[in-house]
Amino acid sequence: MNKTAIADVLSHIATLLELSGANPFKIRAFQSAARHLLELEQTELDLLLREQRLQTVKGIGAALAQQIEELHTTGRSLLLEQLQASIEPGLVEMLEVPGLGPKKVKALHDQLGVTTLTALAAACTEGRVASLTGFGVKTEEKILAGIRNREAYGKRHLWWAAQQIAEPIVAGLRALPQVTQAEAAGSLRRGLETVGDLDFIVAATEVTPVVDWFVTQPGVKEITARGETKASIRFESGLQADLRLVPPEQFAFALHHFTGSKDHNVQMRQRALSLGLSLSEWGLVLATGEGTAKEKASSSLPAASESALFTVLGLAYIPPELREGRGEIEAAESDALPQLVELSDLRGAFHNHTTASDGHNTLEEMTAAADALGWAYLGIADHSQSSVQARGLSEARLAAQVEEIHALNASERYRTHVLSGTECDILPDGRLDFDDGVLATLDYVVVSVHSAFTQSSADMTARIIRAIEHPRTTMLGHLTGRLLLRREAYAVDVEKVIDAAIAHHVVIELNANPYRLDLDWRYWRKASARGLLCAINPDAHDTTGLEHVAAGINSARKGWLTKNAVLNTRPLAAVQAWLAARRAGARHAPHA
DNA sequence: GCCGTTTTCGGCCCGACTGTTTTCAGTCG
Repeated sequence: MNKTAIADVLSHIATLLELSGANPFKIRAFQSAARHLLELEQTELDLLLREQRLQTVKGIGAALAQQIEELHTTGRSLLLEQLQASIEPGLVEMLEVPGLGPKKVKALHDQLGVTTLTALAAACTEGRVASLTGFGVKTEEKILAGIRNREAYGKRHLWWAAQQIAEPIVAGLRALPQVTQAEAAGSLRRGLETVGDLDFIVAATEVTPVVDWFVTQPGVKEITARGETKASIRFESGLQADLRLVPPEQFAFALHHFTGSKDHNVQMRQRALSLGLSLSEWGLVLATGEGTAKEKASSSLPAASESALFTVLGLAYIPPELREGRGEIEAAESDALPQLVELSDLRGAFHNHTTASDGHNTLEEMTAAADALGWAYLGIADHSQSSVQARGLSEARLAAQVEEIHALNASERYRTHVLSGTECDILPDGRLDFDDGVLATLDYVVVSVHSAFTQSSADMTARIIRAIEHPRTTMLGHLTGRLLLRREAYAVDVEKVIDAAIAHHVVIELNANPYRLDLDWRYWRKASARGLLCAINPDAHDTTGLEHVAAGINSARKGWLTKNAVLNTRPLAAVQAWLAARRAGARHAPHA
């Protein structure tokens, strides 16, 4: 089993342990082991297993090391099989219903014999649930609604879509006279590719008018909680949003806490403790004091901003995108945080489409839009002939497009210089979809997989590496082919592909389409440190699609990328020189 | 189950909110 499969099993064991009423800390141990496992590279895990050093990983002790080894070598887990034998599978599904936790599920199972969601819905309809101790009519209704809306309530949302909803809410909150500060927190603020729910942190002089405004936003389907410091709503789409109200002096602490991530917060609290301090969403106090965290908060050290909070803990300011518990605190301590790339650093992008293939705007419309964004260059990379479904260009149509691009550039109608490229299919055997002579007429060549997704990992990896080795290849498009929330990545050994790209000075794209964000940010830090060059490409199919580079910037920042690590932060002349060097066959193209 | 210069046992975040209760358990984040 690979690390992802093992982590899945550990998480599943944690869930089953919950249902069996196990020690909550034991459950947490399995959950955290799964998380820590995912943060390792597969090669690292293999090495640790070979050298029997698994226990050096934080959160993995003797028992979990044994568990992981068992899964790795046999693909099975005795513990999992024992748990599965004693727990009805339907109970796991019941846990996903909002309001139902392990205790309530166990009560429903033990007292009503309910083992499936269907049976649970029936029991609710018949009023058998409301008669149980600890349950009532409202709980019964809530369970029924939860089952009915299970799909909508459970799903995650694209960062891009969530941001569209959150932005006007933050603006609206800030405009309220009672509000002094307002910010969206959570995974949205961290720029994660998908978002589970929205969190708004607000400092206000008065509570009621703010809550009233919040719960009457357009699209609100129900108010799921409403108290003195917190309100929760659910939108028609199933997306949930939480509002948290705090006094101004607590704002920085609450914002930091609810921005997370969980792992980052755990490490921050550990750091505070090592300095004799206790950090919570309420404040930062001496660790020795008596009383609850909230009582102690009145004696909190002040922090007017998150920056101040980090300063008190002896850390440089950590941008939200880096707060994933992946080494950012150590880096902040030694002042070794990267100067992250910013949206304003981008000078253009390489992978965009026009009506010549499957885009919705013409070459000229796309160029005008890039000009409006202030881009120095716009790369056009329409599909190649094999992508029939996307009206891929024949060699003749590509030649005509190149002429059209030259003419447009010569006209000087736009400040944006258009670069001529192609998104050339990587054929199933790894050959490219155009002859070398055709590719030689272009400024650059993006190569991408659009067919035969079901190849084995070995075949797909060899196929992509063959394309990378082609002397005309400039960059690799959407490496894994994943579509977030829609389609899994095809099987491919990402690390081998990265190795090949570095060896052949091929750029790997960070496809900024909100559904793709491919290559995933989790790979970039190490890959970039080893010399991989990134291009943030919107893969725009219309003029508004160019703006998706903002989502790509999020992922690049999460991947610790600096301006230097991203090709399209360079000015036009530098990019042209870089591309010319590649075309000249210089295998040692100028690197950052 | 994990962890440790507060160290091999005892803690592991804990407060808000709901819905059920009649003082609190369960869920959630």
